[in-house]
Amino acid sequence: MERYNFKKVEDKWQEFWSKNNTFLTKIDKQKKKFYCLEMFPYPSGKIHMGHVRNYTIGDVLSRYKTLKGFNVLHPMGWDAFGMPAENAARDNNLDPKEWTNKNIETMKNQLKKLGLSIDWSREISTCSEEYYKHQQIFFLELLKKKLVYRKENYVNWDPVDETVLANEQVIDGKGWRSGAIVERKKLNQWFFNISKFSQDLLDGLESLETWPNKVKTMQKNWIGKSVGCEIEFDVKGDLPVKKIKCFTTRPDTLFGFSFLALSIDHEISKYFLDNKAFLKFKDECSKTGTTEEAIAVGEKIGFKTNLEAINPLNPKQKVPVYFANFVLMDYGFGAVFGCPAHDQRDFDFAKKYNLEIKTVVRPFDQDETFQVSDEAYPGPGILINSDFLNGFKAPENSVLETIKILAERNLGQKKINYRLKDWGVSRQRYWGCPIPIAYDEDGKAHAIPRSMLPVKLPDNIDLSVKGNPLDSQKDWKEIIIDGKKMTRETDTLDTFVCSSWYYLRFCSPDENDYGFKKEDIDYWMPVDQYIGGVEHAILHLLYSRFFMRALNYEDKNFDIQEPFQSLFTQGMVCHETYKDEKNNWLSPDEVENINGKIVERKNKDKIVKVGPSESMSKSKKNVIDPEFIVKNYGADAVRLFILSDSPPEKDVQWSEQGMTSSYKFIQKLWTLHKELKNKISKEDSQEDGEEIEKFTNQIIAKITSNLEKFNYNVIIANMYETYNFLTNYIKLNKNLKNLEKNYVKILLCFSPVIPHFANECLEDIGFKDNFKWPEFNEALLEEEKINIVIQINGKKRSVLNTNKGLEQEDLIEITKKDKNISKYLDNKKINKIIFIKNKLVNILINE
RNA sequence: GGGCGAAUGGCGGAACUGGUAGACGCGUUGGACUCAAAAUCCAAUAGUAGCAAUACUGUGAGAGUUCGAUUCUCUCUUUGCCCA
Repeated sequence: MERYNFKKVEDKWQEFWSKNNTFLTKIDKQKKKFYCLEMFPYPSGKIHMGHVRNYTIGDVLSRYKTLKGFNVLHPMGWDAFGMPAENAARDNNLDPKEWTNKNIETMKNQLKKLGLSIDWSREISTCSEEYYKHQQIFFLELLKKKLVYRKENYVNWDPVDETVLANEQVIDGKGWRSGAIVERKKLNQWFFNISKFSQDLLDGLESLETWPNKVKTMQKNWIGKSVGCEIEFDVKGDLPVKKIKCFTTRPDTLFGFSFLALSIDHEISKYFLDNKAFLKFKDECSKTGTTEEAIAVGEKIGFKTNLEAINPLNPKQKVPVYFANFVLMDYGFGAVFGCPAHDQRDFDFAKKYNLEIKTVVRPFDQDETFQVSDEAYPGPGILINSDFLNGFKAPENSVLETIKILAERNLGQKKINYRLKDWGVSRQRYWGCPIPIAYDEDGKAHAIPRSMLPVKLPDNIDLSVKGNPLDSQKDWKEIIIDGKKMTRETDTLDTFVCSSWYYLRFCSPDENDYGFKKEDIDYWMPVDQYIGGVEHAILHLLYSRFFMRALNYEDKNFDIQEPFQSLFTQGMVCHETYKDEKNNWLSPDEVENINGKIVERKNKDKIVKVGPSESMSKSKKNVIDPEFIVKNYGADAVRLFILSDSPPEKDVQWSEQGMTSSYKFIQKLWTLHKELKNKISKEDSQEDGEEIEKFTNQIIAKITSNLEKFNYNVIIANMYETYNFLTNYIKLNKNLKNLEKNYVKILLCFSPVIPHFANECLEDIGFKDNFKWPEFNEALLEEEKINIVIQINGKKRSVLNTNKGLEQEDLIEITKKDKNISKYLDNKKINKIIFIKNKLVNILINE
């Protein structure tokens, strides 16, 4: 028997699809559209198993929807700007563009080998001028709409490399490359005014019914709406400052007020700029990181001013005013009132500077003598020691009551605050989209005129310089606009900007004058199914949602506002980790399993320490190279395995055995196919083929419903079930009527998962195209003979195989004759019978 | 510390709307083929007792609702992710 030659078959079909432009998509208003999008990859060099999983899931869906008769858009592109290219280029003395394009070529070939149904004519790459020129136009449009602005902001500064670091490049407060202690530094940067849309982005979540709740919650928390109060404190002291404005979510704890803390960037700091002690303190503050976590963990320090703030609810009380490192200018007004008893940061601060700690909330299970001692009590309870506020339930009643009182007395007012900050998009990097701005001699920013766009990235750049390489490109930097000498903006845009609108570009990849065409957007958008990793649950998705709103702001570019109708987040691909005796990581091909013992392949006496299964990563060496796997087992087998072992939204364990068994399964299917083909030619119309009709109908129903619900692992089980059925069926039956007709349907059901194999088999029995997803007959799903569960006192005692539709009396008759049941019923009184038609009988008796 | 999820055989995992727990795969065991091995095929496989029919136990722990709970409610334990 000829073995299944996956190499030959897969090459053949990939070539067929490519030659026939099978996956080319055009607008067709007669058909319903389906836009299936997977998060596009960063061209790091090679695809990894995570890509294989992500794109297999999307491909199964696309192929299914196509068979269902939808006009499917399934594009692919490259998130091609970003730091790795710049680093790799610098380390190996290469050009980032060449490095990136080479990687794209490699990865594209690898993806093609997976047999993905992608319309490659729509391929885009964010680092191409064709793409980023539109982005520059968007930037200027947003600038015009005042959704882009420039302001000073803190960055993580590496003083050795003289460069700005992203948060993830700061490890334990040190630069990832230089190891230098990272400082806070102020730079002028461009911002997108995403916070303007806070409420809208929050409201929009409601309409995203098919997004995972987890993701919606994460976005909700990230936006962080809080209802609080704006309070103006009267201030006394030797400075011309009369009032300081604060935002607080807990105005009800005002009677526990013991200090007022300001950000070092608060406007009052201008009076201290010649105060040496203050400058030293400011310097000290710059050593704490900028993240919320760094601030929470770091030591709280303060600088005392001579000012005193007056408690608006208790004018006799005066408290000191400090500058403090844990107050951020971004939050509220850069000023908070300190209530040490009920906020841990305030508590730490008060302990350090010996400030009063007055308890004003008691937990429900404590009495009025309750005192905060070792740590703050931020929880709910009853207000105490708070004069006219005593007895209110905190926080739900007390907060609103306090706001009401403050408002009546004109001391404060209700205010809604969002945690979401504006999106800083400036990156001090070469390999990104240039910001189309130039500065005149006074430092005033000007948009580069449309006629001078795009601003192209200069080639042949020296990446070995410290800081931003664009900064040292004099001939590029200097520019004349309307006869005036200007200097270009040398920062480039955050790569998240590129990925915030790529889904729009896929709709109009060839449109030259603008980023997209309204007609295309109106037809294709929104994305019907977006698939990707949960790690992008917050930023990428939020930025994309913002970008749609920003493009639509003031002018109406399209009628929708949410880009991704439905979202699916797939789990990671994991593998066991291995370490040798010196705790060095070992890769899976460096170890061997000998009779259950894991040893080093090179030195079989050495036992390998097996660690937990973790997401595949180069640093832990637990990666499996998809290219190698595809070469050895074929794309269909890999697709089958990557879907088989776990539900797609959960992590999956890579296993060699699992992979092999998927490979074997395809071989077995091929053997079965040859036998079936043989039988089909001898089909005997005299026989009846009811059994196979029924089975096929059931399995189509199962696979269809599992496809709709993303239960892809169960589909694989359904495929095995089908195999088992067919094997037995042809072994036991000579009844071969209807065999071909049903086998074709079965192959079509298999085709989204193992497309090369299915097409080969279909062709082999004479079917080449015009495929449609097989329908199933709802009526045929109903069995005439069914199993009815018989319970005695709720315990299963027997199962009766009977005709459908029997009523209670008939069933009881049959039941009483059943040996298993009758022994329970002898001499017992039946108290009650629970009867559910076609399902179960539960007889309740006295024990 | 807060938010959200998860927990089912030796393992990965099925189970419609509360109604036969363990589909399907892996592994293991036994058998066939073979000089032998691999591959392949067949059979068994939650635990306990039993030759068997069957009985009892069993979906992280404990309670509750119900004729009936893997499924619903509460408390707890462990664990994962996100935010801090």
